[in-house]
Amino acid sequence: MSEPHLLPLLDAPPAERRDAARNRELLLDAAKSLVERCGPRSVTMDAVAAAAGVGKGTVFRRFESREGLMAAVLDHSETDWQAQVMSGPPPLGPGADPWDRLLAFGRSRLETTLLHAELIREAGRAGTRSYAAYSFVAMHTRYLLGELGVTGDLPILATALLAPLEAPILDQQVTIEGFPLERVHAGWVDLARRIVGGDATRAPVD
Amino acid sequence: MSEPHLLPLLDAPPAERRDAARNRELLLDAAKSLVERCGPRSVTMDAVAAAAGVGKGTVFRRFESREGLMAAVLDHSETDWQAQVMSGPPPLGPGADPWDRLLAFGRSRLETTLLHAELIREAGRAGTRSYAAYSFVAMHTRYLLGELGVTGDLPILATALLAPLEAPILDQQVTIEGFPLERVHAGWVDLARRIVGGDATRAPVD
DNA sequence: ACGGTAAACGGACTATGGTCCGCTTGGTAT
DNA sequence: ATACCAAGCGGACCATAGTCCGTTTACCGT
Repeated sequence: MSEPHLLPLLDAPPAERRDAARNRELLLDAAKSLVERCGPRSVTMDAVAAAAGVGKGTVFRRFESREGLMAAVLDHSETDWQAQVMSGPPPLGPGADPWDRLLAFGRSRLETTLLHAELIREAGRAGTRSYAAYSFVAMHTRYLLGELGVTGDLPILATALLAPLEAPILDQQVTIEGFPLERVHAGWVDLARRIVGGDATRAPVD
Repeated sequence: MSEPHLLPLLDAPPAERRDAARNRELLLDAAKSLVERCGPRSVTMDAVAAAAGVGKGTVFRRFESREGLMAAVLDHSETDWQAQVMSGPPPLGPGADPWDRLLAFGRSRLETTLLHAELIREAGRAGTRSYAAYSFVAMHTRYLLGELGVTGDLPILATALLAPLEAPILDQQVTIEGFPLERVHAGWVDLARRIVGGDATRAPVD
């Protein structure tokens, strides 16, 4: 009649065996290291497995697919960015007024996305959209728009404001069409102004 | 001292041999047929080659890669859409006022993108951005914004207006987040209104 | 400690995209 | 008509993502 006496209080994920967790860590480290050493494009699953000292099957069991692995690496390196937004110094972090925070947010997002462009591409669908970071970004944008008094369908408006900062669109503008970064950034600020509405852009700064 | 006496007036692409052109046609037909019969996801290059009755190497020589082939199929089915915009009946085609044309354009684009979603995905980078149709879409949008008297950096603003209609963003909203189509569409119209500016949205309809 | 079981493991195996190279052929000049 | 040759061709070959299954191992209950 006794029951398992440890953690499975929330039972959905039946917890991960210790060796499994260790291998996940080894693999993530190996992948990160290989990615920054050779670029995401040329990292193969066999190489990651070998570098981590595990079998290939293990890589796929832990991360589903190559895209999944890349998404995991990506997620990892976005985590501290999230921390900066949540609790770092203004204007990106809390403390500044919403308009300034929005501007800092857009700028930072632009740079981060370009920095990780290749990795995002390699992560495919998982990288662009469903990687855990996205919901955070969307949520924060909705919040800021709300603070700025924007009315309307905020989830949709937030998506519209974020869309031009997504990797493929940015890639098109910067790499293919060759627009200078500053021009793209200025365009985004203009978009934000139009979405937020003329009045809200003049927050009482002084 | 004699010179080639036929077409190479514009010499950049030295023209395509007749058998090459025939094979391109055979391959494109085979690919189109397989795509609509089995879905783009499960079409393999070997299958296309076999169906067209040519060797595999030929497929790659004509279309570079799988993505290239998919992009070609996509392009093909977008061509008549372009014709509708250029010379079809209003409000999508010429004749209606720019605001109504913009609305019709957005709506039509939304539907077309969703219709071809899988194909666009399979076409990868080529499908989302560099496939020939994109520059047409961007150009038309710039034109309409200009007609509506929008001022600012039109190429960038056009990109911003089109971005939420791109396949990955749409996919996210409709498939993953589960927003109803009409809500996404309404959101886009709202975005267009904000970008164009309040005054221009009230075109003298009656 | 011991034994049972479900999870995890590894690496051989398969499927498929993409390359290579020796052979063939359409087009052109003579 | 003939000769020449660049372009085109086919299919064997390679690299890599992803699957499968017999074996090993961490964890739990006794």
